[in-house]
Amino acid sequence: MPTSTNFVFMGKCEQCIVREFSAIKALKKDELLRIADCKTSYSVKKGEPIFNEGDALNGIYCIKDGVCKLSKLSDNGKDQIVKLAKKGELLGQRSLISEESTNLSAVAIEDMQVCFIPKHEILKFFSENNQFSLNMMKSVCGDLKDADDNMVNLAQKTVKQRLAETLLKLESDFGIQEDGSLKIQLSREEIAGMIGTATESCIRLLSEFNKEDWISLQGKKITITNKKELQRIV
Amino acid sequence: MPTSTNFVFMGKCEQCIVREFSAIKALKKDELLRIADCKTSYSVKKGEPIFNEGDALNGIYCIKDGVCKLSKLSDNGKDQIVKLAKKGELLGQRSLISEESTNLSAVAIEDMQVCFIPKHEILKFFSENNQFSLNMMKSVCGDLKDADDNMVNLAQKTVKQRLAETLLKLESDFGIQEDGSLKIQLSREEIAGMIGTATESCIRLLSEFNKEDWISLQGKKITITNKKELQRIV
DNA sequence: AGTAAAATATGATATTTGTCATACTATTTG
DNA sequence: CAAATAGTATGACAAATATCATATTTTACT
Repeated sequence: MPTSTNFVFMGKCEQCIVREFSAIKALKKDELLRIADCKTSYSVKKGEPIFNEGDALNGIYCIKDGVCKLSKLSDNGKDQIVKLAKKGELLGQRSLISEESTNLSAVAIEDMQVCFIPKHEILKFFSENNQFSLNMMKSVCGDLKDADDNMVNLAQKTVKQRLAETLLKLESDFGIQEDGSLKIQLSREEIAGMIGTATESCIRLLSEFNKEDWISLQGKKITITNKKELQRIV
Repeated sequence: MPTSTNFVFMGKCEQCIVREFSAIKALKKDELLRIADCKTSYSVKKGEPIFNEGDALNGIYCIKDGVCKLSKLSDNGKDQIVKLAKKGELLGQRSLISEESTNLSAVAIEDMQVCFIPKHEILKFFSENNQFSLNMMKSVCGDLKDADDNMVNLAQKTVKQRLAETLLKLESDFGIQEDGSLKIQLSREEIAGMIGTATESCIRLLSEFNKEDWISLQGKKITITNKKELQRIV
């Protein structure tokens, strides 16, 4: 959980740019005012955790800016990244609804701005605003569909295919910079954690893709230079 | 979708034995009567599909009896089993909430009795019965947690560990027969589809477990004879 | 019951992937 | 700025797993 020293002031939820991006879009003016009243805003630096596997959350986090990884530590000591969450998404929904501790850790991949909304307020919205409940359900269902797809990929595709697919997905989900490189920058270890392989294998395949001229590498920057070939091998 | 020839008569939902097992337990007497009025009941034989990947469902299925596999066909032609659903569980919730075609196929593993409840009725319950919505959310969240766990297992554990874990889970989820063997009987191909491996590899490891005296095999019957060792290697 | 078809079993081998060792490069820190 | 540290890269090898071939056993079928 972010420390109190990270506390920052943020404006009213009514004017928040990410208001439209999540279940929150169903909330009326007065409901938004109530959130603004009870929320806490934090600034989270790259690499810092928002919460850890096993934490009892007592509310949800709304990402105002930045990206984080949701991961789970495996018995073999490796961190499996289950999802990347960005601006506008909510964290901790599953945990709140299931009334359980969270099964995932959330760690910032870029500097972030997040707002914490206490559980009791969300539960009130559940009982008074039906569209809010429906939106929240849809969001969890979307996660479930993604998880099912990921399961099939992990079980049935090669590491090479999964890497190609992940690179394409990173481009479509997070976009590219002016120079054409992926906007989101992950360490090799993190990419390996997404596709479920050893870091060395991941590095090796990136080098291979580079030699094939499907991508180009310069430090952490990755540029997709032959999207068609990547799509072909998936 | 079950054919009309499979139609069978079933009693009132009020007296249904699985009423208490799902989100439906939140429904009041009059709501149950409404379901009973609009539901359709089917008998599904082992091996028959309830629905197929890509179908637009237009409602959900409630399993009165039997077990089915929820699976997704991979590009390599193999069927990845995402979940086994049994008596009392609902099928098609995600699809209904997301307003999308289903991403999974459902095929009976044992003879089944299922009831189809049309979408419009469920949507009415969403808007009038808050506990029903909450229950449904919890159920989807449970699936999401399982899917996340499965992802980590597929990505980070060996086939041997996954097989051991799956056997233990089959015993705890579905129980054993009088002779001690697993109550649920799956083909080797289906077990391979659950753990995400080639059928031959699955057979080979089962033989190995058998030689180690951790399990005993007689036809499709599998008996766990050394639970501790299986737990140890997981 | 007898045959065809499907499922299970096992060996041989190829491929993929992980592990360990080591070098190189970039980044942080005092 | 230099030293230390973390991240990246690559080779050599080992282990895990898939694939293909081929028996054997079980099940389904008129």
